[in-house]
Amino acid sequence: MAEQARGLLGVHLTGHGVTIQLTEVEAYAGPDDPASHAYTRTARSEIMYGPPGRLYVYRIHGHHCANVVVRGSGPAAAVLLRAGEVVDGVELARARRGAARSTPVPDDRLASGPGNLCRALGITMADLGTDLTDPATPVTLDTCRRGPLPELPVTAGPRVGVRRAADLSWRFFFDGHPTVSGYRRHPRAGG
DNA sequence: CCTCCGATGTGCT
DNA sequence: GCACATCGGAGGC
Repeated sequence: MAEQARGLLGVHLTGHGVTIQLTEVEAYAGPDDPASHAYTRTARSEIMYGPPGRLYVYRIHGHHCANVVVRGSGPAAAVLLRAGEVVDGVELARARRGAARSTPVPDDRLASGPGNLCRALGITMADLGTDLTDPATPVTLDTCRRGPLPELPVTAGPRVGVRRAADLSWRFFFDGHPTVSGYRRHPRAGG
């Protein structure tokens, strides 16, 4: 499912009136990936065992994170949407990110990091289960209409902040792109 | 019911 | 680089 993740780079994602071009994603396998929520099959992770193309939203540390359920080599694979460049609705994105903040957020940082991405796109738990292939929904993935790709190499590296399986290079991003969030290793990362 | 802790973000040293 | 805010999921009792 690394290939599914790579394939999302450069794709346009629209959320509640804001469109971004994805610049950074992370692949998560299913029950065999200890870093995935699908590692334990519960009510929360159940959506990843369903059909691909749906939105999996979860909360962590008071933030939202968004994933696309994909068809991987095994069941329950998903791709975490980590960063993107705003290509439409920048005013709305600024307003969402600027709320409850003293200094304005630079445009490059509006959708940088999974929590910030969701905030800029207005994605909340209410969007859980959205069919991203349906243009009528407030959150859509434009796999056909991908904009011009950044002239930057696609690089793979370890996933950010995961404790388990911390050395798998399943994070993909346009190397050097200003929207890409920095790498941080989990303090107690094992293998 | 209670405890632990994380696929985070921000600010400060 | 480090601390900490913050809150629901998951599992133990």
